[in-house]
Amino acid sequence: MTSPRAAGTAPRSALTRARVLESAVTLADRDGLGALTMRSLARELGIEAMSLYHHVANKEDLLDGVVDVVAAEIQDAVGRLEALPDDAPESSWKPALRRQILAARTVLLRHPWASTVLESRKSFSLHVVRYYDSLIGLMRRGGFSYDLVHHAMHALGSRALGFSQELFEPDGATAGSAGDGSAEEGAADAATALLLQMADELPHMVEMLAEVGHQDTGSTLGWCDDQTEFEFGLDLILDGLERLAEREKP
Amino acid sequence: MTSPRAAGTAPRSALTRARVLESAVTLADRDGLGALTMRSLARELGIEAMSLYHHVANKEDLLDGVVDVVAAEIQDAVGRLEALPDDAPESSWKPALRRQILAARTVLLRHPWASTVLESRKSFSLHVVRYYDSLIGLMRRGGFSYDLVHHAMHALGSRALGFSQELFEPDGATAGSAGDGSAEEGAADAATALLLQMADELPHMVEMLAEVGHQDTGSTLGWCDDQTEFEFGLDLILDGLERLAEREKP
DNA sequence: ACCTGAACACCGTTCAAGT
DNA sequence: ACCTGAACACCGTTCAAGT
Repeated sequence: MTSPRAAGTAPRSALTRARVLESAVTLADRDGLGALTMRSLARELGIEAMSLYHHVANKEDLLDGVVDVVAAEIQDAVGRLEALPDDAPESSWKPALRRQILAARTVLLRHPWASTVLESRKSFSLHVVRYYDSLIGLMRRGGFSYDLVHHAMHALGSRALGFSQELFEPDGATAGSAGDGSAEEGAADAATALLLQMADELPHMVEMLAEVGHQDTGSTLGWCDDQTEFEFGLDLILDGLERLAEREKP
Repeated sequence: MTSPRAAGTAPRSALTRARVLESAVTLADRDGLGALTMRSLARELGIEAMSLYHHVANKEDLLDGVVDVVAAEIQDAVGRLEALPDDAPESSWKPALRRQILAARTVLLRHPWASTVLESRKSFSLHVVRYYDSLIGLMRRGGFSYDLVHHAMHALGSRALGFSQELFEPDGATAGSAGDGSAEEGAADAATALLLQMADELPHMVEMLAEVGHQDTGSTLGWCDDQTEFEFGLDLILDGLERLAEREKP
């Protein structure tokens, strides 16, 4: 009764690198990146922490693998988009690129922690590189020189993968860091209130809040629609690239 | 001989929040963000780790403060730029904005770890907000509606502060995450070599490397000039905004 | 071969105690 | 009031030992 395993059945508990990585993604989705520790992951898998090191070199390698899983999802999502017909006009690079990037974005929205991990990687996932290759391919179809393609990839930066570095994410914003650090408030409303108090010091900021913020949700900092803003920024860049590509033509 | 302190002299070792934060910045500049721990910072200051908690609520608060120090440097650098004359033409918003952002960038280049910390903050530094206010002010002088200003700030994202999220930073890149994780190589050349091996799978990527990479440093992935690429992306966005602002005019 | 338990060198932080 | 030492609950990881 040592190993209760039926003849043809694969061992239910056979730990593989793939199973470890999938479990890690599930755990991060559910409990956040901070909850993804070697010990908690082991608990999730019903094994001891040290057993993980048999399938993963160390935590860095675990995170590399986890990024690769997400990147594979991106490749998959992009692959499911309908292909451009062979006789598509040259100008179709733009909507096609846009669609691919927005498809990548839907995947990253499912894994909100992934962008942080992606940023922190020193190595790169082959799935990410393949995805980049497809973006580059689209631009080439649009007549871009490789020099322009290269600049374009840099200009897109993280937007190529579907996220942008928002530096004004006032979800749970406080202005504590400027005071003595003891103040601690969570609501965006509170942050807005604080900004409004400084109207004399931040005249333009406050006026912007008053004018733009009013429109829908009523004067709080939390009005921003991430998706809208992402697409605005993306289109700004795509429009600019289109213009540069036109200029390259003889 | 308990307290060898001269009469009018301020206690040389009087610990203040400001001194703690300055020390933290120095330490991060010298040894990197990973080396900034409560214990190492205390050692740097010649005190015990627990004494820090008298001037800083916890590590989060320390990082908030450290960001604020850097943001103050940015404000300072921007403040030293020559002001726009009152009769400057409306169009001068663009070079002025550009100059401010590039000035912010020089500060962040002095503190390479700062962007990571900036991204991770939930609270915001008042110095950052004041800096943003000056950017908004410039766009208003350029005739932007507040709606456009708002979109513009989102579109700029981290670029407003002088850095961009590069997702293809192949300084020490490896492709380890796609294999079994045991491969470990440091050089960009190695990464390039690996990509070249996959020429059939990554046709456009490899061709781009061959064509663009050749020009200066000779076919390695490390050819990218960060400053050039940052300015390319920034100008792409500024040009786009200029066009949208023109369109808003009656 | 795969998995384990104890142990090590770190973290941030609490707490009671010193001056 | 400011600072301290010991201790606690965590990390990632090494190592010798189990099967």
